[in-house]
Amino acid sequence: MQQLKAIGYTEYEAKSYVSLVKSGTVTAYQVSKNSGIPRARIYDILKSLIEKGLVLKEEKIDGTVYSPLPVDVFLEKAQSNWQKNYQNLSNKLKQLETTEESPDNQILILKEKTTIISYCRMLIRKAEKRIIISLWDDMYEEMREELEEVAEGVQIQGITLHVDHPIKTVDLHRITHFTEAPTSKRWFVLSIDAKEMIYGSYVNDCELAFYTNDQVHIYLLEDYVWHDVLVNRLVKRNKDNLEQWISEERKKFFMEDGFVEK
Amino acid sequence: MQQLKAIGYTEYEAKSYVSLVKSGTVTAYQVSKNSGIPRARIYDILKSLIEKGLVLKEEKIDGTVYSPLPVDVFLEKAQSNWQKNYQNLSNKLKQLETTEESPDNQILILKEKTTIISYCRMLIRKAEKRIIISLWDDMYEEMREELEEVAEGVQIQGITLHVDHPIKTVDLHRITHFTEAPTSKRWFVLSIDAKEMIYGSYVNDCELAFYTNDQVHIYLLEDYVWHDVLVNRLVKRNKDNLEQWISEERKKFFMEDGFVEK
DNA sequence: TTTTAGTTACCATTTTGGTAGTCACTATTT
DNA sequence: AAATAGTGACTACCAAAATGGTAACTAAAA
Repeated sequence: MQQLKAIGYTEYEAKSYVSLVKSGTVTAYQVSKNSGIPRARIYDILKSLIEKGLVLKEEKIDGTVYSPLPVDVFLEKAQSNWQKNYQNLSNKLKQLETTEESPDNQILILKEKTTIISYCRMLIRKAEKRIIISLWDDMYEEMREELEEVAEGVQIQGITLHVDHPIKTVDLHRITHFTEAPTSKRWFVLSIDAKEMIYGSYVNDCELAFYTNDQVHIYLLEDYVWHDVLVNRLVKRNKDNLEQWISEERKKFFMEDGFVEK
Repeated sequence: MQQLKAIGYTEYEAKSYVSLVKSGTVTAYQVSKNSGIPRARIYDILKSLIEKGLVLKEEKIDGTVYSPLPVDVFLEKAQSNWQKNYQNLSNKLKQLETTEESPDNQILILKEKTTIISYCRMLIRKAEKRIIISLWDDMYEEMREELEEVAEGVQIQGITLHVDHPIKTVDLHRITHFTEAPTSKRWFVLSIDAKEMIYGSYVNDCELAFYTNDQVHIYLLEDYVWHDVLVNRLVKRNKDNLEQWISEERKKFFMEDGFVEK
């Protein structure tokens, strides 16, 4: 039971509790049998679980039996523990944090899927004017909520792949042999107000991304997304007098004029 | 930083991250100095934090510097991790739980403060008719929310000590030399529909309590609370023809007649 | 020459998972 | 009736892994 280990219990403790939840009130011997924990260890493990309040002991005339803390009680306990701990942590860390101005031209390496996603979500919430994205479906779903939340006050431009109902203002990538190849490398780009940006390889792969506030990087990658959008629109359009049309489209995309803040 | 250890980081990891949050972007050497972690260990620790996405590495021409993941991003990450894990756990455990009828005449031993409190909260939420309590202030505060929530549909009787604004239907214990003595032993009682009950020594002490569904225990302890209430009311009243008055009061307290369910 | 920066190679302790073997009592098979 | 298998309870270890902690060495910069 991986989830129980994640909240601080050992493998044996997790197995014991789960076994007890399955079986109800039984003897220690039975717990050992059901859970596969060596008989010799079951008593000290149950003891530690009793100390932690996860298991209830009942001494009867004909021996001792153990019951699991009811699941709903356990969940309530776990939740309120977490809440307290989180509140504490939050307060302390926020007090400590020195709000130094982050220097320009930074490129930070982000690792670990949940870190990358959390960072993206924070940035989206911070956006004030324009967000440019290039996202595949699973990544989009991870930040759908945040995007839809800010969509009213912020222009969201860009392209999505395989996403079912993205924000109306973004383009949908046409299906090509390239986008369908399972081996093709997937990248994503998320640019916030042309000031900050996260881009990287795709979450399911090696879980690596970069944060930057460097203007050159931002320009290049925004343009990269723009070209992707452009080609896509061209294919759809397929007409003449492309040149002027492209420049108009580009202006509209980047909102280089006529954009009025709400 | 105890809170960080509680969510799975080691002491060194916690110290490193906290130090980085305090100092902002610095070299590994500085982290070691600020946090008190031996220089010889700081590199592998930062490495592990980078893998976990808590620390960002930046390699510059004149050396490598490390930044903490911004506190708000970290908190969002921690929260969403917890949420996922909790959801999983909740589903799995609820599926496993066999809803065997708990036998009568149980007396279970509850240990650990948060376990006791969580159990009390669950019982209060389950109450349908009548709750009888005998609670000191700190314990009352732990379950104030739950009590006030069910107060409309459920009769709440009993006595509280030192509680500021308890439910109107409960009595306030008079201040005596006994209630004020810091050494006096504190007990609490919580009886739900005269079917289930938790009673025990007080949370700040040895953190031991008992759950029972045994009718005898419940009768005895409910009566014990009743006597406490009664004596209290007597002192306030201090009149004659007490006998009849007591029996009337008792009836009202236990709602032995005339109680209509809502 | 002290401070900063980076690295290798250990070691001790604690936690955790896992084994062996003992004792007593009960139920069942031979 | 004796032998056997299963249940229930407990002591004493042991090995591996994780974690905290030390010594010492290099090399540049201040």
